[in-house]
Amino acid sequence: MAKHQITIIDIANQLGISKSTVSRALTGHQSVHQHTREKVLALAAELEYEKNMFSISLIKKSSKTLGIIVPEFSRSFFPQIIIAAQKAAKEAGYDMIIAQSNESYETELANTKVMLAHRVDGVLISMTRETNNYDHFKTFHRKGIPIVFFNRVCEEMIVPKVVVDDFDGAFLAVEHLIKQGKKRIAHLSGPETLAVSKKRKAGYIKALEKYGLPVDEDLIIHYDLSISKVKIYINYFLNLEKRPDAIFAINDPTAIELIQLLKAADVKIPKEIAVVGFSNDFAGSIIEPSLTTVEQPINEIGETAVKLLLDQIDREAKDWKAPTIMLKTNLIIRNSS
Amino acid sequence: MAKHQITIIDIANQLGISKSTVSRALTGHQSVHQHTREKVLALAAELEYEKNMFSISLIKKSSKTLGIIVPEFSRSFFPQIIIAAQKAAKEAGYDMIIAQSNESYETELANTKVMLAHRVDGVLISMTRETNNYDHFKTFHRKGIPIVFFNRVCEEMIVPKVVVDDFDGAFLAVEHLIKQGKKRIAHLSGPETLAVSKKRKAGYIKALEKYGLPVDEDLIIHYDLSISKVKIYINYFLNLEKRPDAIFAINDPTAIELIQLLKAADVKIPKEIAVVGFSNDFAGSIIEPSLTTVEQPINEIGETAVKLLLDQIDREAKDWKAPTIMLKTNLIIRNSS
DNA sequence: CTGTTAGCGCATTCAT
DNA sequence: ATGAATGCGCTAACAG
Repeated sequence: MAKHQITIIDIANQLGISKSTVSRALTGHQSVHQHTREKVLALAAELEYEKNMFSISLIKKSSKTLGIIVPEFSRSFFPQIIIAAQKAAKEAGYDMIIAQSNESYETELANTKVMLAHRVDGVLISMTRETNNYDHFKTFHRKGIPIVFFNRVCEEMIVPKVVVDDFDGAFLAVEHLIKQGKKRIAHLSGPETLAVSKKRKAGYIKALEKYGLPVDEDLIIHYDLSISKVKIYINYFLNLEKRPDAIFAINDPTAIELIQLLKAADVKIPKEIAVVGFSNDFAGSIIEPSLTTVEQPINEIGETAVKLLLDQIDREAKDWKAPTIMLKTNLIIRNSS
Repeated sequence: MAKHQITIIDIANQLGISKSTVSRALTGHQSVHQHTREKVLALAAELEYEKNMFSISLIKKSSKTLGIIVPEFSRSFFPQIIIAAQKAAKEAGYDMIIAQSNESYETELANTKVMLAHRVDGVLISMTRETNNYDHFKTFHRKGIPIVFFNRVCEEMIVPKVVVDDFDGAFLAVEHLIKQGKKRIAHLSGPETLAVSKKRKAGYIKALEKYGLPVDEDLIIHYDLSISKVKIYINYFLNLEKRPDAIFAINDPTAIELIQLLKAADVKIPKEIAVVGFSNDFAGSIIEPSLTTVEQPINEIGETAVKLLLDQIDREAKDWKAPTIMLKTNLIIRNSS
């Protein structure tokens, strides 16, 4: 249905001047008579003129928009990161296109197409838990579109990344459990393909070793992060001959599910089994007992990622840098430990 | 930095044919020799050609993208609606630009500019709690860009809307409290400007009246939905000469905050004071006691809103329809009542 | 300071 | 079945 949209030609005609002058007045060019400029601006406002970014993007070969692809955004901290990133982008004059992959590789693939079609100037990416083929990301690289990974990063690609110190965060969490007197600390980890899984697991092991506790492979479980499967593993833990006395979960959704299942099984938290999560989701402060967790600097992640992306966009292809920024975490001790 | 992006001219040159033919082959035109088409498609794939939607949008005067503006999306059901809407849009061949207003009128205003600049073919809108000037929405109308309101709708504009039956949902919630034997049911409502506030309050009053309970203005509080202020009102309720024995909250975030504050004040829920919310947020199932609430058909809201929007886009401006679709709610009884 | 011209990438009309 | 020419709305290089 869409009506005729006002163009600079409409303004030029009504004012009896050329469209070039209108264009210059609108873009704030120097060489335009004050009087002319005012008339143009006034009429543009009156007609509710809005520039057509398609033609501008076509000329400039830059859309002044960034893309962000997150694995999901209904229950996690990703919305917060998006908000922070969007704010930072806007301050630099960029809009942002948001896409969520629903933890599906296929959807992630489709999302990269959307970014390509919209000719974004750069993309922020956090992978799905399924992703282990990276061709679609490399396409960006081949086309000279900078990307920055955050949180769920692709280890094998040499591009800028923003992560939190997963190793250290996990270490502190487990050290805390040990200092609470826990001796058999289990770890419910994520897919071995995800870097965060490896890093957090390494921190977990390091803490055990530092305090002379045995690393018992029976107490380390990897799962695909489908919350509904947590039940399987909690049953496994509870049926072990020697039950664990604490569980360090890969993330808060997992930890929250653990707490609910332990309560349902009448296991006392933290007395019989303590629980610690990772990421400080809102629900962790709500649940009872409240969840001890490792807090990530959400806003800083979003801001830093955008900053790295803009750096790449402004830089010549020759002198690309691929720094990995590691942000500090912070242990929040609550009642589950 | 962006490299040269592949265009149909690159393909045409490499194949020694005209760009028109390439264009036709790519768009699946009839009149292209099978042999030619195959060669074009093969080379396009090899070069990772991606069509430039800017030039297409420029010609077609349609961006094949929809916009969605939500008041916030970190702790509510809006992310779910967005996901549902995005899915429905995609099935119809539309991409979607997401914007969140952070409950700020100013940001909402800026978001409408973004939509205008991106020349979206239509916009889904849920207003901020602050919005009481609607000029920015009317701009869409003036430009012939269809809009559909959902959840937080603008009552004074005659456009399609998708809402839930707030009146009925509130009525059922309060009726439930009454049947639990509650006699002094308070209502912590939202801003009087929001339609949902009015509707839910009306349902609340209707239920009281139906069961012959007095409507006590002292027990009805309007607040601006800033969660931090809930504390003020709970203190007010607790210090009343005759305390309420139940509170019906305008939404789940409010109800969840209420539960936490009541627990902190050592008030027994639901025995001394029962609590009921509205919207069935995830945290309501986590908190203890779990929250009785009114569930909204989230996916259906998103899908219906997109459907109404596409209807308007396909229709001639002459025969616009402005239906208000009212979806049914469902009372979920848990332990807080 | 302002008008004219060209061209961004593509779909489309008109030729052939 | 294919090529050439035109134009979407705008900016920028070139004239004046």
